[in-house]
Amino acid sequence: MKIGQVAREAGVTVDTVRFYERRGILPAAERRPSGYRVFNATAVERIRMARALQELGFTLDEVVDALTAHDQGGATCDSERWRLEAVVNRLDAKIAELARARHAAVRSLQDCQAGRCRLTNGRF
Amino acid sequence: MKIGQVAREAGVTVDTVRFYERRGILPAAERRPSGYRVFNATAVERIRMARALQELGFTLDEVVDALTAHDQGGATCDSERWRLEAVVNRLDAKIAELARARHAAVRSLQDCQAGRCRLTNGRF
DNA sequence: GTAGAGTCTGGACTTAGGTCCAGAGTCAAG
DNA sequence: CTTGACTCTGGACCTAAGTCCAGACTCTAC
Repeated sequence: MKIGQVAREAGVTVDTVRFYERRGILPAAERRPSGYRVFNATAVERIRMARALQELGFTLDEVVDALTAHDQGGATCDSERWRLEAVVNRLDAKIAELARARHAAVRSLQDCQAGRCRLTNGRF
Repeated sequence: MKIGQVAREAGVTVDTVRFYERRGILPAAERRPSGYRVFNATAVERIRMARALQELGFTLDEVVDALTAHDQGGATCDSERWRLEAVVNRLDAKIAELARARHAAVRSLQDCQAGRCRLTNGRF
């Protein structure tokens, strides 16, 4: 299996596959004598896992950690819970931050609708 | 007033003041013969406005637009409402995206607590 | 054997909003 | 008049997760 097919099956670009290899998400691929990378189906599976974790909010570094722990049999339910909790906490913090901004923006918008725009009236 | 004092009064770094000048948030400052920038209190005020808008979720480009419109007297309540609505919509989209990730992560966490970790059990 | 598609490498580029640096010059207090 | 704090410029660097590129090479089907 060449890189193009892996990319198609995993739903990413060939650039991303090479990038994942460099970042340690995929092991360094075997090579043909020509230098072409050779993959098997587990590579596709691994990319899909990585994408799934990223969609949960994992950073690439966290994905690497999680997959490495998994590979080495060191991924217990406990350690996985830890990782997930860290991600949820980060998401909560970011959501709270955006929600604060949103509330402030909506307040300004209400002022605006009441004819008391902040910027227009120089009230800063 | 030199740049350091402006920065202190506005609560930013001198680097940021220079950056804001380059980005068009501040007009190009007057200069002493030595090349030192000369500011007056309106520069501090302008930086404070910019920071306030950024805290509402405005990008720097949007801050520039808003301040420019304000300068030219083209900032009506209508145009300000428009800008604010765009910001709120963007915040909503981003919050929704993070909330989706959060829900998925929490679901995984619940599986974990029920002893059915996804990654640990290779279910991807 | 040739055309066209695929792959290789290394490095530059992207977004956003700054931050940091060196090396040179300037200002103000004592 | 010296000293220490300040300012100047231009450009490099930061994060994150890729994306894009040129120029060279390889593979496959016909």
